[in-house]
Amino acid sequence: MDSSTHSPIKQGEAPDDDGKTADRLLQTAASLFRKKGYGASTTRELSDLLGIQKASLYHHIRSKEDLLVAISLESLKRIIATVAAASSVEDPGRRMEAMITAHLETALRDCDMHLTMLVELRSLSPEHRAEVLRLRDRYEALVRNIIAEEQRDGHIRADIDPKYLTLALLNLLNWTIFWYDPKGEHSAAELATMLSTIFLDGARPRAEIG
Amino acid sequence: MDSSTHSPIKQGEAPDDDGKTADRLLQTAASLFRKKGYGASTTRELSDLLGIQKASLYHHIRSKEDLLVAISLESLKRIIATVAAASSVEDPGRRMEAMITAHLETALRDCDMHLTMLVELRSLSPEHRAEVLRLRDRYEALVRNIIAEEQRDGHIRADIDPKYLTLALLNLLNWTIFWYDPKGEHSAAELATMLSTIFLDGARPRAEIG
DNA sequence: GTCTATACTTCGATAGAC
DNA sequence: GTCTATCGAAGTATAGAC
Repeated sequence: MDSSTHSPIKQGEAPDDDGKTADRLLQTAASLFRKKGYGASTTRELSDLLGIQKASLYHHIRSKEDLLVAISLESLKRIIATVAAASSVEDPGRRMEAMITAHLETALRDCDMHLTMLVELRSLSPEHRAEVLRLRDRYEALVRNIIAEEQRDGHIRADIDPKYLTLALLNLLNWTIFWYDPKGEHSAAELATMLSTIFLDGARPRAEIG
Repeated sequence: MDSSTHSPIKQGEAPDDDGKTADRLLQTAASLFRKKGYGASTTRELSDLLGIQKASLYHHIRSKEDLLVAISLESLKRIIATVAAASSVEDPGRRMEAMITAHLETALRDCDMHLTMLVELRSLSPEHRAEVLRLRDRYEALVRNIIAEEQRDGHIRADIDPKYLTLALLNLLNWTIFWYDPKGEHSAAELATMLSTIFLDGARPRAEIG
C-alpha cells in the first residue's frame, strides 16, 4: 500500500485508522445487524457492545451507513478471492465441488457479514447500493463463467441456460446461512460435499435415471 | 373452511374488521416492509401509501408488530394449504414436481408477504417469533414427510438424510424470491419446471453419471 | 372510520474538553 | 481516541372531536 504514514510498531494498513479496531468494529456491527436488522440496530447498542460511548464511534466511522457499506464490500471481496482461487484447481472433474466448498466455507465463516450483505442491500442509499451491486454482479459473473466453461468441457449439462444454473446454485448455497449451526452435526466442508452431490447428481436415485 | 359467519355481500371473515380493508393493509405493509425492511419502515409511510392519516392506522391494528405477525402467519397458512393440496397428486412420479410448482407459484404470488415472513423473523418479540416458528416448522415437516415417503417409494435417493434433502430443496426454492422478476422471461411455473429438473436430475450431464 | 393535535421516547450525529 | 453533554429530527402510539 502507498500509505504515507509511517507505522512505528502497530497501526496498520488503513490510512487513518487502526486495522484491528476497524476489523472489530466491522465484526461487531455485522453481528448486531444480523441479529436485529440494520434499521432496528442503534449506534447506542453498537457502542455498548464495543464498550465505548456512542460519540466515540464517530472517530472511526462517518455514519451508520458507512458501516453497512464496509461490511458488504468486505464480505464480497473475500468470497470473490477464495472462490476465484478455488476455480483454478487442477483436477477438472472436481472444479465445481472445490468452488462450492470455497463459497460455503467463506460464507459460513463470515456469516454475519455475508448475510448482512445479502439481506440489507435494500437499506443502502442508491449510490451505495449500486456500488455493492457492481461487486455482487462481478461475483455472479465469476461463478457463471466457471459453469459455462464446465458446460463446454462436458462436465455440466448444456441443455439449461448457464444463467439459471448459476442462479440455482447460488440459491442452494446462499440460503444455508439462514439455518446453519456451527455447533451442529456437520462442518461447512461436509455440508458442501452434500450440497455438491445434490447439485451435480440430483435427488433422484441413479437407477431411475435414463 | 368452516367459517361459521355468513357473508351477505361484502364484509368478510374477520371477527372485528372488514376483510377487504384488512387485506389491503396487509399487502401494502408487506410491500413496504420488503422494500425498506421492517425496522426502517415507518407508520407514517404506511399511512401515506394507504391515503389515510397516521393515527387512523390504529383503528385497524394495535401495533406495528401486529402487522408483521399477521403477514407472517398468513403467508405460511397459504403455502401450507397449496403445497398440502399438491402433495395428494395422483401420478406418484410427478409428486415432487407438483409440490415444487405449488411452492414456487404461491411464494412468488405472495412474494412481499413471503419474503417478509422469511427475513423479518428476527424483528418479532420472542413470543411472536415462537408462534411464527411453530407454523414454519409445520411447513418444513410437511415437505420433509413427503420427501421421506418418496424415498420409501424409491422416487428419491435414500442415501441422504431426508432432513438435508428438505433443507436443500427449501434453499433452492426460497432464495428465488430475491431475484425473481414477474415481468421477466419465465413464468413461475416455467421456473418451477427448471428447478425441479435441477433438483431431481442434477446439473451433471446424464452421460457422465454411472 | 377518519381526522387534528400531541405526549413521550429514542434516534443519528455534533461540539468541545481531556 | 475517548469522554460528557446536547441538538434537532423522527419514531410509535394515544386522546378526543367529528
